Amino acid sequence: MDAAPSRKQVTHERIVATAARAIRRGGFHGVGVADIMKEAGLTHGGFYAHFASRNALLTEALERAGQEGVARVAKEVEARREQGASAFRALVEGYLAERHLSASDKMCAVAALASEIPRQSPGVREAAAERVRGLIAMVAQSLPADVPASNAPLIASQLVGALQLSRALGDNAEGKALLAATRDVLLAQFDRTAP
Amino acid sequence: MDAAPSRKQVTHERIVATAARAIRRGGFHGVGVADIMKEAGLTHGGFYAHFASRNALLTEALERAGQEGVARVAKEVEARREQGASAFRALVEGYLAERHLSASDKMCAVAALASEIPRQSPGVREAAAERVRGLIAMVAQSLPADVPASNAPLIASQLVGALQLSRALGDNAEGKALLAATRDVLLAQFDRTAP
DNA sequence: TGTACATCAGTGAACGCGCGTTCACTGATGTAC
DNA sequence: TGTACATCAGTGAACGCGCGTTCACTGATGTAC
Repeated sequence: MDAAPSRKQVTHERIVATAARAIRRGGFHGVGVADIMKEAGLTHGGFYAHFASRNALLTEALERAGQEGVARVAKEVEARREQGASAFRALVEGYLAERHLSASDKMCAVAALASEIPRQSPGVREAAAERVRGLIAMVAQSLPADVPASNAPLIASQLVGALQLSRALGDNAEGKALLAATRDVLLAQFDRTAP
Repeated sequence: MDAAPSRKQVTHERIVATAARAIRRGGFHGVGVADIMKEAGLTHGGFYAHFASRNALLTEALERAGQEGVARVAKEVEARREQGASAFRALVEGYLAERHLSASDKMCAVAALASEIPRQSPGVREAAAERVRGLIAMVAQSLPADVPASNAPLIASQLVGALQLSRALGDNAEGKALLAATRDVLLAQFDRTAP
């Protein structure tokens, strides 16, 4: 953790980072121990020197995926703010950007995994709950001044739901249309600034 | 299909109905061929006389789950309408009822499975897309007269997202609070009728 | 109506493969003197 | 600075189990005469 991470820590981090991407791409079930180790440039035998079980990795990976997703959204938001967008518009357009239809492995872990959460172990579920709270808080901070904070859970639900429904329709014209429609209506409802 | 279904058809239906519940409870990966056959009162050997593959069952099961979910929601909506609720209020309160936090195997297939859809086979994905369209249409039909139909995708997203975020938090006070908060805000936004 | 045979739905054992987990070993890194 | 030894990270083979799939067989249902 400190200035000089050991070689083992470096490897550990690489495995977790790989898994954080893998679970968003393939879901909790779509990811095998051997696959991840291979993708991290290792053999699967060493896995249990780093994690007590596959499930322990999943827990760490979800926490990591949550952090990465937040960082990524924050980056998209910032880019839009620099171009003069309001905080709220930047969040909505950043979160519901068209390219996120397919790039789920780099984006919000909640949207990528939501319906699988209730079936996971307590450790994973707690990490997921924390991520949901974080998402709602993020929305609350971005709301226009004239919108009460009580709207944050609803809007967070909408962001996650819209991304999921669009992905369910597919990375095609229909999915893109749904994404654009929800984005536009949401902005029209809460944002008075120019696009 | 006709007046006199054969014995095999009856069994087939029973397997599909069992699987339709099982996938909403355990996800696409949480359900094994042997489990379902056992739950349907059969042995797993007979499975391939009914389905070409596990995936073929999943496709049929998702279609069935979609129909059942719609029927179930419609039933809840009707009960509320009979008590004088507006169509929109009945839909929102019916869909986001507290007891749906845990009873996912009887409710909306989209909410139960959304984040797994993009990883499924084309057959399953098409069935899922049809279900998403149906959900949006259902919302559109229930909107108050003064709300434009263009709001339907947004509201459908919100319903699905709110149920998923609440379930991710868990069937506890926190999950229930999120569900209630989103429900109330959504009604306050679009429904002018008395509760 | 009854008997003989064909068809059919479902059984249960078995196969093969993938995956989580274990473990003896190896090569590299670091420490003691 | 160099050598000898201990520690440690990662390797690769193997095990055991679960699960999708196959198949020979059985008991029941239906049909022909």
